[in-house]
Amino acid sequence: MAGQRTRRRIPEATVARLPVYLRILTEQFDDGVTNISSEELAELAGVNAAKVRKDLSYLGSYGTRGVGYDVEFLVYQVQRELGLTHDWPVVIIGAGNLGQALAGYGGFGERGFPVGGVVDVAPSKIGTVVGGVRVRHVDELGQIVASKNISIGVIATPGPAAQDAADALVAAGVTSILNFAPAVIGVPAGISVRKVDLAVELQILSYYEQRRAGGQQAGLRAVPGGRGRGASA
Amino acid sequence: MAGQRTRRRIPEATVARLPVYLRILTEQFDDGVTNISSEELAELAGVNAAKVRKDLSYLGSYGTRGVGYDVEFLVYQVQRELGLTHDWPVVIIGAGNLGQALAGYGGFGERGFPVGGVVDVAPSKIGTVVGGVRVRHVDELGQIVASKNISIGVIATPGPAAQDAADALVAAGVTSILNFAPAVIGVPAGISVRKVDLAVELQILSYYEQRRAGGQQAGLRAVPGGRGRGASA
DNA sequence: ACAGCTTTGTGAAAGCGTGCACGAGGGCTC
DNA sequence: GAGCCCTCGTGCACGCTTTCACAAAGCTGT
Repeated sequence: MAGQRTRRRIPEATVARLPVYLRILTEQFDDGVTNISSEELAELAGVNAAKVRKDLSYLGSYGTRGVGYDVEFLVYQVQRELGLTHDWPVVIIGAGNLGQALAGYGGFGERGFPVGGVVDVAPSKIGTVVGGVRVRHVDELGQIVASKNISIGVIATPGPAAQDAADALVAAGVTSILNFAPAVIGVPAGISVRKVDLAVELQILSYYEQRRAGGQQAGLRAVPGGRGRGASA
Repeated sequence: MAGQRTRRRIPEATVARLPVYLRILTEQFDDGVTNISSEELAELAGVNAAKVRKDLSYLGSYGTRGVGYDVEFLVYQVQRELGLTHDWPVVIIGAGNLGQALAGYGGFGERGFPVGGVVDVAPSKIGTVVGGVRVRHVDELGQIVASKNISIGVIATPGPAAQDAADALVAAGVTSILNFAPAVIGVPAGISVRKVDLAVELQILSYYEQRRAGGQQAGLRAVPGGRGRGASA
């Protein structure tokens, strides 16, 4: 309990990479690895070693020069920084194809984000069970959020319903939203929103595909999320 | 057939926004809107108007000063630039929870990315039908890719199998990969990879949640993918 | 105890992306 | 047909991110 209060402001780009480091570190720990260098971690994460060191330096000076980082200790520090020392139950709004898939996908609960509720507007959906949770009406959202102390909402509605869903989540007291609907949503200041759009991702790939096929100049470098080389090999 | 050959190099950040503009423009067109200004488009996309103009300027000078952009024409131009003038069939590798959800999710085909095949390694999965497509063995990947002229592969395997899946896709001739598995994959240079990781997104939200709750200083600005205000209101 | 090897932590520079501000250019009105 | 108004297109400056390069620091072996 030393200087853990003086939180530096961690750059957004770094925050986005910490979960990746965390997963790799956890895997390494499970494999019995006790120590790791920035070089090794960088290799596994597909990034530059200097970037790893700078990213980790925002958490504090937890490495040992000449040696590397203690895996277990670093796992704990990253988890603490990301707020993963306790579960964050989520509520899913929209019980259609996507909502059912998300609720049924085990990955949520395993990683500390159990599905605390699923709501929909359609009477035909209410009462059905998806992912082990009974679907309830969206009017009960406020009560669900309050009783389970939920702060994260997941929008899995069709695009046109996304704004209404967002408004309902905000009204219910949710302060972070993960939006899977193909629509831009507006929220009051102070609410965090992240967006995942499958069609957008595919269209971005399409751009680079098309350019490769149609462009005279070869220049097929500069791949979006691409890594030169990753693990394996 | 004027100067459409001299392709400028479009910045990655712009490429990532073009699909968003495209969706909005298409919606507007369907609503009977024939003309739109950068200001209006920016409002709907939740971005700065200057950014919209700069983004669109990479496609060419397709606006009319004092008036705005012709919606229909712009839709066509953006589609052409993104390579969306024809369908891009995709092959999904992994027929588990996630793969089934993706194959069953109608959003793919609707937006020009029909599911051209689903493969898996597990004998129990082979032969089952998901999303209207019969699951085949991963050994048939090369044949599927070749016969349907597929260049985009979607990885929907568990994390540990992701690298094998990527290798199989590359060997089969796929040149773009959308990776849903929670793992960093390595690919040869020239292959495009994009990654969607639900857990990572939630953990990023967790960071900002936790900081809001634990931090003394209020500073609850600087939200990751957040917009100050969007549509509505 | 000291020399040498290794790896961290970080200053400084280069590269990108964003947003302002304004000139250029086209339509509309009278 | 001339002037006004509106909106695009873009030069420029700023801030964030990445990368390089190196000094600081710890471990090991003699």
